[in-house]
Amino acid sequence: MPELPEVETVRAGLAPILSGRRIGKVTVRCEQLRYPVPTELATTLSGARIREVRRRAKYLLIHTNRGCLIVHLGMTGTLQVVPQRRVAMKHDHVDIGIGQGQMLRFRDPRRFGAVLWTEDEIHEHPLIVHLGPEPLQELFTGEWLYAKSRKRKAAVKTFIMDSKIVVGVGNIYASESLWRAGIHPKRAAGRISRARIDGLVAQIRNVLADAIRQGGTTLNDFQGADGELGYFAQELAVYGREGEPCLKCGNEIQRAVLGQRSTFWCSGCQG
DNA sequence: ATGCGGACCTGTTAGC
DNA sequence: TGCTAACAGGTCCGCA
Repeated sequence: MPELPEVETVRAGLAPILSGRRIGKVTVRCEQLRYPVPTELATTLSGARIREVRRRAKYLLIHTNRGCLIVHLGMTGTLQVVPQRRVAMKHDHVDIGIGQGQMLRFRDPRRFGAVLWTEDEIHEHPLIVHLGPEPLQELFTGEWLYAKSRKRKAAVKTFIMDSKIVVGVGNIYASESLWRAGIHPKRAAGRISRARIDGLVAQIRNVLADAIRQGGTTLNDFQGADGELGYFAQELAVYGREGEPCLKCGNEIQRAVLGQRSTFWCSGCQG
């Protein structure tokens, strides 16, 4: 589920619930995630007080008075507030009691996600320290993307999915933003004009902001049983539309595999 | 430094 | 209906 907009929606939904809660019983059923869940997590976390829930790239950062819980949803992860008594299903890997008869439950069938812990400054964490700018913040500018792209031969779609360049542009929104900007996904990043790079930055921003707005409405009951409900309801212009007409020019949407990922574009308006 | 392919996992869907 | 193959929203690592 998680591209950046959904991670942000999850963060926004969890923040008001979790803030100020004291962590109770912690159960780790499966520690074999993307990285091993720290063995001492249950002991360390239990009794801590949650301060705030933040996000960096697609990492959810649950700050407490003892350190920071880092959660990544990978491809199939969910993080939901559920009743403490709810029976654990297959793939419910970590439960974190939060009082008031509730717990925070991490579920991830494919186990590409991660649950980690740090007591150091979060921005110095090895998974975070080398990340590029947030796409919705001011550091992500045409100037930055243009400078980074010069002399790069990589396809622009691969380039904008590189987390050292900009974070949070996943496979769906990479295709979508390039369609909005009218740029062919296979175009060498270094050969795109400054004006078009500016346009691309604007469209990456727009598509993510639009999706967050939609996620906010379609996922606002994500704490309930149907946490995944509605994600696909949003309008995607090219992703998953191979062979269908372009919404702008009517030409056929194309599909190819680029960097091992499905890539979609319009044969008419993306050069 | 850059760019590419492989790796990590399981579930769902398409096709024979 | 049943088996198999292809595919899935992420991202780190190692090699050329």
